[in-house]
Amino acid sequence: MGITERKEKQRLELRKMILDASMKLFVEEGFEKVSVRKIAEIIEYSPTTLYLYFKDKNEILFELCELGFQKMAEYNKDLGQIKNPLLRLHQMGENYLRFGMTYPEYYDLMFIQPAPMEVLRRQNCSEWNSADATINALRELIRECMEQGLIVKDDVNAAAIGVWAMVHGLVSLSIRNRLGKMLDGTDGKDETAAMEKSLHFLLNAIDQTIRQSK
Amino acid sequence: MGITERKEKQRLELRKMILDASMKLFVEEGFEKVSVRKIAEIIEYSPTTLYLYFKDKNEILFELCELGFQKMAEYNKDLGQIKNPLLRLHQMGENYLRFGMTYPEYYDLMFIQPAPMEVLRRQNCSEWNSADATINALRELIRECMEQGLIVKDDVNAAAIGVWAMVHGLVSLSIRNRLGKMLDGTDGKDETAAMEKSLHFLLNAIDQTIRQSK
DNA sequence: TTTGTTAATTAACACTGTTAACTAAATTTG
DNA sequence: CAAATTTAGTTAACAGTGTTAATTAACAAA
Repeated sequence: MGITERKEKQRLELRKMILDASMKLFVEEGFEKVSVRKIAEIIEYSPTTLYLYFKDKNEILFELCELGFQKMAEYNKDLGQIKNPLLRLHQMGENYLRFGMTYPEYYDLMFIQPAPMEVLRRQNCSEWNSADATINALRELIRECMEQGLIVKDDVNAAAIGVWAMVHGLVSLSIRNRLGKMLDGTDGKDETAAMEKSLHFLLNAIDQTIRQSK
Repeated sequence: MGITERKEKQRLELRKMILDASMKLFVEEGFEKVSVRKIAEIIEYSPTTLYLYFKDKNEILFELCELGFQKMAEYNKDLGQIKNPLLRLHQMGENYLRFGMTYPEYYDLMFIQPAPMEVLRRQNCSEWNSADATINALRELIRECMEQGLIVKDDVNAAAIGVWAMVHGLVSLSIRNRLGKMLDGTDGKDETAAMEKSLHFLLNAIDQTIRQSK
């Protein structure tokens, strides 16, 4: 009896339609313009239908967020080819900045908006694969750098949080327009370049190899 | 003819009432709960009256934001007593973290929410005294540190942005609940302590005196 | 006292997320 | 096959949101 299967398939199809419509709105009009009614209009269903497929709007945004993490993972796809962990850390940082500046809306959802966390909080609570994977990658990289004596040896977790906070700080200040005034003196146009400068200043600071060579 | 003066006084009085009511809502119920109608209810005026005193809601939020900067300045009041610029930098960083964690709502408005920037953008545009003062203080402190050879000499602006981004990253990740998972291993309770650890890890990294002594 | 100005209000618009009640179709059961 | 039941989707409504235009009430100037 493949009838329940077919129903399940249809169900997943509509679910996907909702997410596709949400993403379309999201990338074309921005986070703020995504509304239940507009999504419904695109897929030509009643607004309340969405609530048969998602508990609330947050759950839809959460799924978009997951897509964001996928996109981000793509940025780091070729990272394994860089053998030197320290160079890899630099590249990872640059990738992070570039991802954030290229997809500010996704970045917003992933690391700034409260919505996705609301979903997590009431679910099985404390596991978020896509996000955890990203952070763990950084943590392990930091550990590797420390073990090889490439950066200052210290608490791995504290260092990882610090480095993450730094790049997140750069991106979030920039996409929330707090960095413009700061860069009036320099060029004022290419914020990303200025951000990379700050990134490398701080990464060079934890660089143990530079430290020794001086 | 003191009648126009009296009118002006009354005008400022009601303006202050609006701001006071806004702040009351803001600190007691949080940013998201601040609405034009709720403010109006508190001061017992019609919601539309607010539009005779402020162009829109953003302008009210902007004023609250200014209050936030005042509050933050208080945190750094006694900073001048610390003679060593490097120690001062450490203290300034700690103050920043503590302010953000103590007044997350204010911090949100000052450095995360788009609202205040909307106001600035259409005004005379590019000057924001309260914010500029805060950042300039950091920049000058960094310059002082570099001149005295206490931290790695490099582009002052890039370094200032980097340090700011770092502390902002810590606070904004924390108040947007992105740091919880990261700290499951450690204690999970006192986030501020973990953040200070990361702060000092990175500040020690740019510390030229440690560098030399090793 | 009449005119003109200004402060404040009411009513309305165009939205938002979300729930309860209802209809119509599809599926299972007798 | 017809009746009962489950399911999918809709309509109507609630309780909000920011904001504007039209209108009233109060006050100062002529």
